[in-house]
Amino acid sequence: MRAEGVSPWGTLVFEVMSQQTPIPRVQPIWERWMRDWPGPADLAAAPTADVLIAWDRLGYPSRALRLQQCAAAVAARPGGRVPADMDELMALPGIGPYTASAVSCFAYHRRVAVLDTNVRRVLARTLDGREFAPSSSPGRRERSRAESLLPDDGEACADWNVALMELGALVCDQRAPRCEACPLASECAWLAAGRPAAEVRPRGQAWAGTDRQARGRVMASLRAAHVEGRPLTRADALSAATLPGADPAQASRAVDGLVADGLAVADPVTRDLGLPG
DNA sequence: AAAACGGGGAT
DNA sequence: ATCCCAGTTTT
Repeated sequence: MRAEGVSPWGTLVFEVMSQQTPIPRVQPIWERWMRDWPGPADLAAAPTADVLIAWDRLGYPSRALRLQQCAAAVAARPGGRVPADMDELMALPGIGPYTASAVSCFAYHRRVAVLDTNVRRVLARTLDGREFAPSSSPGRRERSRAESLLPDDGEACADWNVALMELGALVCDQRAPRCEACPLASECAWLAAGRPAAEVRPRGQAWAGTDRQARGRVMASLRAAHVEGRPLTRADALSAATLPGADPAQASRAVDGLVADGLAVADPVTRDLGLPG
């Protein structure tokens, strides 16, 4: 979390959860998570099934798996402490450039730019006069420019990064920017240019009918079966994975994929499915 | 460079 | 009923 009194590990957990999920949905899960598993060693020692159930529907259950792997990696470090350096952070499972920079800055007040999609959009609009950042991930140019804007003091950097992230999330909205409420309106190149629309709109992912939806249905059944203390038969798993009007091969692909990803385990004899121990 | 990977909320 | 959102890993 980006607040006082939160441990570096708590910050890391919060930022991992926030990777694809809005803060309001993350907050209650994070509170309970940190109560149950305050430190990396606690999470590393927990049954993976409990971790996946606590993760609930935050999205992409493989991220919960990696977070537990990350906990083990951190617990194995000297003092069991979260590293402060970008390179050491990025070497941890599930930690990429975004989370590494967020932890480095928010937990350790390192002078690092935190470039999430909201910040990239704010900079693209105010400085480049473009509606969106170039669609790919931030490159050298973007990062060095963002760094050149940072305050000198590390603590001020944390405030700066949080401010830009919030501005992008709440005011400089992707679809409906509230320029009338924007503190940067008078200096914004995009607003000055009349808010020109980008040639290519970023295309969202399809959801209905995808393998991801089928996998999500199976995960929901696995969680329910686990809390009821029963296994899930393969037939029931396939049934859960069968979407209306879908390719018949999709269900088995979804179930087998979950097993391959370590999100489900299959009994070698009965083929019953369960969450990993 | 591109695809795979959930699930909810706004419109 | 549609559209939209995000960072990490794998291919």
